[in-house]
Formats: sequence, C-alpha cells, structure tokens
Amino acid sequence: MSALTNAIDILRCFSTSRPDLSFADVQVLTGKPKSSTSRLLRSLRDCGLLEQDPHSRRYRPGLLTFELGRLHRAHDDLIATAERELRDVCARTGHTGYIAVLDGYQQVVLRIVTGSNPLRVVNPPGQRTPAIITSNGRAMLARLSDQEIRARVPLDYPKVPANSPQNFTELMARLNEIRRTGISDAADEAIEGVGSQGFALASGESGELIGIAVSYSVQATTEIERANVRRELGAMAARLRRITGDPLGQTIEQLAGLAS
Amino acid sequence: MSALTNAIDILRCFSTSRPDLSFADVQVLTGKPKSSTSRLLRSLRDCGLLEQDPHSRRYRPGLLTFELGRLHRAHDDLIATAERELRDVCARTGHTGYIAVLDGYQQVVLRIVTGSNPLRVVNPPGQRTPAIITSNGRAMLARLSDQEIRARVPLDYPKVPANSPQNFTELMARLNEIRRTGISDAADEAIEGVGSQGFALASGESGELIGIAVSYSVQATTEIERANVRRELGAMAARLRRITGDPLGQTIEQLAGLAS
DNA sequence: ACCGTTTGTTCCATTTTTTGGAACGTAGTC
DNA sequence: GACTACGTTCCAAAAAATGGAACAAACGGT
Repeated sequence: MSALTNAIDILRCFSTSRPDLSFADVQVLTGKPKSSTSRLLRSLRDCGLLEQDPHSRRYRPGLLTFELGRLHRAHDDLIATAERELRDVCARTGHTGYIAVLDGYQQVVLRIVTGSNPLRVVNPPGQRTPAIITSNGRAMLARLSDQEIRARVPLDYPKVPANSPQNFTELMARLNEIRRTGISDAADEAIEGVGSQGFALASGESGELIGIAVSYSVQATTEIERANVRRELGAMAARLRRITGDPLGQTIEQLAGLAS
Repeated sequence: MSALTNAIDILRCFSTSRPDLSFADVQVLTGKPKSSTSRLLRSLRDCGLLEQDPHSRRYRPGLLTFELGRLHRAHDDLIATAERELRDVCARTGHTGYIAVLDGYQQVVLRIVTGSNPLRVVNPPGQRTPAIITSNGRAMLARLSDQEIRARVPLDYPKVPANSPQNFTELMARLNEIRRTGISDAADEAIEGVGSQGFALASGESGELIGIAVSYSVQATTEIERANVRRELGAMAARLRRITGDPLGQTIEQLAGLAS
C-alpha cells in the first residue's frame, strides 16, 4: 500500500461531523500501527495538508486543502455545475431537463437540456410559471421556512390546474412530503400530458437556490421508466449536494451515518 | 524524495492564476521524468485529489480537496469572531474586508466580506500574496520577532511594487511603524489603484495569528474617509483584542511558548 | 493515405522509501 | 515513585518509487 494511499485514508477520516481528529482517533479509524500513524501525520502536517492545533494537539485539514478547494470547479458557478450533471442524466434517460430559480412565488426557467425524446419544449428559458404547479418549483419552496412560504404565496390563492395543490393547506402537505423524500414530482399540471420530477439545490457558500427537473410525456412513459428517473435524480441530487456543499446533503449524510 | 512530497509538489503547482494544468505543464513545473509524472498524476486522480477534464484531459483540484477545504478552520473561533466584527465595519463603511493567515512569507486569503461599494473582489479566497506587499500581511509579520522575520523573508529580497518596502531595511522600518501604531496601511501595492488598512490579531490562548484588512479604491476615497476607516479599524482591533485576549506587544513566538 | 511529431503510458532492474514490532521518552495520575 | 496513556524513534525486512527505453495513440501537415 503506497504512502499516498495511506495519506488519503487519513484525509478521508475528516468530515463535517468530524472536523478534527486526535492522534488516537486517526489510529483507530485507519487501523494502522502507531509508528506508521505518527510518521504519516507528521508528513501531512509538514506539507500543509493538515494543521495541528498547538494547544489541543488535534489535527484538522490544512491550509493547502483550503487553497486547492477554492480552485475546484464547484466554485465556478452553481448553475454550470448542475447543468453538467443534468446533461448526463438527460443523455441517459432521453428526457428533457430544466434548471430554474425562484422569484417571489414564481419560478423562472434558466436552462433547458433537450433529451433525445421528441417532447416539444414548451417552457423556453425565461419562462415564468407559478412555482406551486411545477415539481422543481415546489422543491425550491420546500427549502424555505414556512413563514417565508406564506409570505411568498399570494393571500388570494391563485387558480391552479386540478392536479396541483388547491389551497395553502394542500400546498404545505405537498412541501412536507418533499422535505421528507428530497424529491418532488408533478403530472398534468403546468402542461397537459407532461409529468416531471425534480429537486432543489442550494449552494453551501452563497445560499443560492435552484430547482432542477426532468420532464417527460406521461402517456409515453411507463411506471418503471418513471421509477428509473427517480433513481437517476436521487443519485444526481446526492452528487450535486456534495459538490456544491448543500447543507441538506450534510443532513442526509449524517442520517445515513447514524443508520449504518 | 517520498511519494507524498512529489504529490504535494504537483498540488502546489495549482493556483488562482493556474487553476488547471495539462500533463506537460505539470512535467515542466515539477521537472520530473514523464514516467513518474504519468504514474503520480494517475494516483492523484484515482484518489480524488485531482480531477481530469474528460474533454481537454487537463487536471484540476479534485472533489476531495473541495470537501476538505470546506472543513478548514470551519470551527475557528478567532476567525468567526473577527469575521463578525469585520462584517459590521464593512456594512458601515461600504468597503471590502479581508481575513488572511501567514504561511512562510506569504499570506493566504481565508475570508472576504464584500461591502456595498462596487470594488470588484480581486483577491478571492485562497489567493496567495507576498505578505510584505499588503497591509494585513505586514501587520502579521510585525507580530513576529525580528529573528523570525529574517528567517521567513527570502535572502534574495523579492521584486515588489514601487510603494512597497524595497529591501529588508525598509521593511523593518515599516514593521516598526506598525508595532508603534498598531495599524498598517498600503496603497497601490498588490493592486494598482487599491489601498487598504489592516491589523493583526492573535489569540492569547493558542497563539494563532490572523490579518484583517479593509480595502478601497484610492481614487474614490477622500483623506477624511480613510481617516474614518482608520478609526473604525482601531476600535475594531481594540474590541477584538479584548475578546480574544490578544496581548499586543508580545510576539507570536512568546504566545505560542506560553500556551504550550 | 502517409510520415513525422507530439503526447502520454507501460516495462523492468535498480534504488529508495515504507513498514511495523519493540524499545524508548514524556507527561499526567493515583 | 511506580503506573499508565500517549507518542516518537530505531532498524532490518518488505514494498514501492524511479527513470531510461520501448511502446502506443492522437494529431498535423502534405
């Protein structure tokens, strides 16, 4: 096993729930002999990959990781990062992808990724739609506080399609469902015959919030295919939340950690 | 030379001015044979410290550096406290605030607080700059012993902008001035047309040292406004020194010695 | 299509580093 | 003052890195 591999094994011990580690922690987590741990920790500290608190003598990620992390493409821009991932998913599933942002209680489409399936693009970039009648729109709303949601949705609840939540109570039920599952869906709402599934993504750094959806023809897709889309979206959400530092991703990670 | 050392040599080739590198770039910058470069780049990619663009085949810092970078000093009280105070000052003055740490004779920007003034952020987090050409960099150096300063500044004194200290003697004169007043300033040094004032803050407990600065456009500020910034910084420094137990007048070496 | 060039990977005997058990510090504690 | 927890250093055996050379793949010009 190479020195680099061992170094990485140590670095991978750190996480949001374990931002710093003692010598003993590292030894237990890596299962390596004391001598190896001692030498390796010293090397990592000397080269800047780790820092050691002079008082507690605990180790934490070093200045070099900070500098390099700032160069990672995730800092380019949230939308471009999401678009790259969405392109992959659309290529695999053949469906059409959307990226939107929230503006008041409406959403604005920013990017469209056309898939191979011949579903006409009905929501061009710039299109405004009430967020309460789309999958990604509701996903974004679900990320706001109840108070914030109430402030955004007009008191005079708008007239919406039959499949959409018909009043504020129904809306909150839908949003709470999304908060539980992390994924949102819609069918025959904004456009007759079109269904979609989506989720919301936040940047851990700027707090910027975007909604991502994949849409398809309801008739032309089977239940199996829609389940596949759901899996793809779930995996995509997990990847993006890691890359963008979405706080929701960390919560989910912690829950997964507790379970295992 | 160990595998880890070589790996670090490669990682240190990346910077804000060089966020991605080709195989050839790395080979030239490290001066290593092709075979070694090839193997090491593959290892770094496989372990997540580097990513490779599938199209351009260029390398850039990987997801692991991003994740670790987010953990760097995430729970650092000194920085969190300073950032809160800096936010207030930047809100009042409209200028842009920086928090940096010293690494050798260079400083690395850790935090930025953007003000309301439209001065584009030119030093993003992670940016490395010689500490001798910035206000907060010199303020940090001034907190070291003369011996330690001499050890850090390269014997072959670097080429610096016209307004910066041109040699070691001039540098020490500037640093002694900072030691007297507690505040440091700069104008037209690291960036043409940009001035800044700053100070250094140490934790009385750990000996940790950070540099805080507020920067502004030289043309767009009056002498009166700069005097106002100076007052604000002086007051902020006093508040922070009380909170963090910074015994101004003691060198960092003395502090670190007492702590351990 | 062909040849030369650039660019990167794989091979392998030699050199160098890593490994991990054991002996050796160094505090803190009862 | 012995005991213990915590780390570091030593050293011979084992494993990995090295780098020149052969090899492969992609590109570019004619």
